[in-house]
Amino acid sequence: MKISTRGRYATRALLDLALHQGEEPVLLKDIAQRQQISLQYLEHLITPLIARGIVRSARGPRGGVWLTKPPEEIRLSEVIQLFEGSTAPVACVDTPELCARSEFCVTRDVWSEMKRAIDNILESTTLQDLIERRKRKEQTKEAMYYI
Amino acid sequence: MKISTRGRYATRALLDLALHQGEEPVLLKDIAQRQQISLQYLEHLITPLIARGIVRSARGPRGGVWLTKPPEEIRLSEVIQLFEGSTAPVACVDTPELCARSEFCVTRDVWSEMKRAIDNILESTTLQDLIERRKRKEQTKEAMYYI
DNA sequence: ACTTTGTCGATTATATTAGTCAACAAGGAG
DNA sequence: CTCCTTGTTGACTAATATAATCGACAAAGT
Repeated sequence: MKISTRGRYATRALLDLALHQGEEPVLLKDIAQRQQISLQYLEHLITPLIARGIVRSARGPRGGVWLTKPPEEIRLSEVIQLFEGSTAPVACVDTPELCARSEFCVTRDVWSEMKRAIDNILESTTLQDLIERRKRKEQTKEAMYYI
Repeated sequence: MKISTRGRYATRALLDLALHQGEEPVLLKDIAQRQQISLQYLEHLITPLIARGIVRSARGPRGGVWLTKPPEEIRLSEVIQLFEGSTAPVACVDTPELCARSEFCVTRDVWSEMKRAIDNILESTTLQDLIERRKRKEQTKEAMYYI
């Protein structure tokens, strides 16, 4: 039941991008450094995000990457789907034909419930939500210095 | 986000065992055949179940396996934990020390939510629940022949 | 031209998982 | 007491997926 490094890194990279967006594009190098992901690995994560239209990029000096839409329109479900494929814990959840038993298989029902629960969370969480939670945590952190 | 074959087969094998329990122990051979799992593979799934005390076994003629407790006391969470380990999608959910960021990491919060949602389902589902769902489906199946 | 920055395909290393083989242990039946 | 049945165990192999790096390339600005 693990989520792959790709999916986790991509999510973190996107959040980092969202947090550091401004007038200028953000350098992959900087994201890589802040998130402690090797630049070369990060490059391979950016490509699908560009293909999917979540991110755009420019080469050369003053190049970099940026989000194509506001963070509140980027759901985690979209990101995870892109890097992990379906969240179904078992293939037969998406493709019942794979197994002759599926119509009356009750374990399959449980795996389906799991998928639904996971998707629910991912669909209802946007990059903007993460940004806000992050800010809230930072305030707590600062407040703690006064104690 | 896949669940391994071990976990799925073990769940199915247990359900099969629960469904075919009677006076006599159930033969691994029979479970293997009904569930279309190779006997040799199933043997390796039974061992942890015995070690965990969910199943008991006897060798020789009239040997076989049986459940040590009633199906309503066997939660899927116990089974999945046994074969898959934690349902945490990322290790830092269980072991925050793994990552210096974890205290203020908001993506980690999402993975934690996922774990909670998954565990919720697995903890609230027992073998007995599966048996009942199964019966209900079989009735539907039979009813459909009359239409 | 030269430097910066992103793009892409190939390759390697490693780990995990699924699955099989083969030798063994214990218990019942004749 | 020997044979057959059934479960037990560990070693091994094969396949697959994943993480990660290398190196050549393309485009854009100065």
